[in-house]
Amino acid sequence: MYKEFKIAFNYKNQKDEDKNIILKIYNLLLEQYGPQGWWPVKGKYFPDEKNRDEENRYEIIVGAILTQNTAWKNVEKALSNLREEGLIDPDRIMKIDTNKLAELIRSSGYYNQKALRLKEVTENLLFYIKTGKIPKREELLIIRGIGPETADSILLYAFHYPIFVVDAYTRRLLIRIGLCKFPCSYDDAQNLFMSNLPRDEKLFNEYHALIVKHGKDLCKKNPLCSKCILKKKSICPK
DNA sequence: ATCCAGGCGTTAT
DNA sequence: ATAACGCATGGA
Repeated sequence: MYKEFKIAFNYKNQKDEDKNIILKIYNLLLEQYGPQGWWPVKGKYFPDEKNRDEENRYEIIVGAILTQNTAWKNVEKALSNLREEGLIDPDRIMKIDTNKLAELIRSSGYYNQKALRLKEVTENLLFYIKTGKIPKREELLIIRGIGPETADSILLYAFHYPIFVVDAYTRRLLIRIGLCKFPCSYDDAQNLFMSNLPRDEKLFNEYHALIVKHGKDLCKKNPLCSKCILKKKSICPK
């Protein structure tokens, strides 16, 4: 099942694969939820094929900023407003009045901050957005508005660079399973995945998306453990 | 009404 | 180093 998501694995036999708990969790989540199809770019407004990659890339970066500590549903509304105004375009974002921009992205929360940061990020990444050249992680981290999760999201989803994205769901999951002890720093969590998995962009993409799905549906603050496949397979002790 | 969502930066201990 | 706080909307 889902063979196309497993091609990166290089194990000679099932036994070796079973010893890798990180990989086991991935396969179980994939089995339970199916492929998630991230990043969910909605735009179909490309004037010509040449700009398609650039616009996709930029929409993902904008989404990564807007979704910080905010439900994706609220971000979609904001993105659709930007689309209607033809603002999934770095040059045009730089020109629009910040207050006007803030109003368009209101539904995504923290809209004054995010309008400001959207412009700063866009300005600083203009070259990378346009060329598709991959920025360095450290270079992203010094931009105001980009922390570790957003940096890695941009690298993975906008630039297809194989780095594992960690979020609140990921840490909560690792702590509950007992693979990482509280508070489970960003780097600790990231290392756990990256040292136990082949460095494969498609795998990291799907795995993070599956963890988010799992965190939303079952492994919530108040978890629904009775329905959880990780509990059933005795991977999670809760 | 209260709580939470695909965090981050600043300021206080 | 780590904790607490502000930023803010919309859905459950």
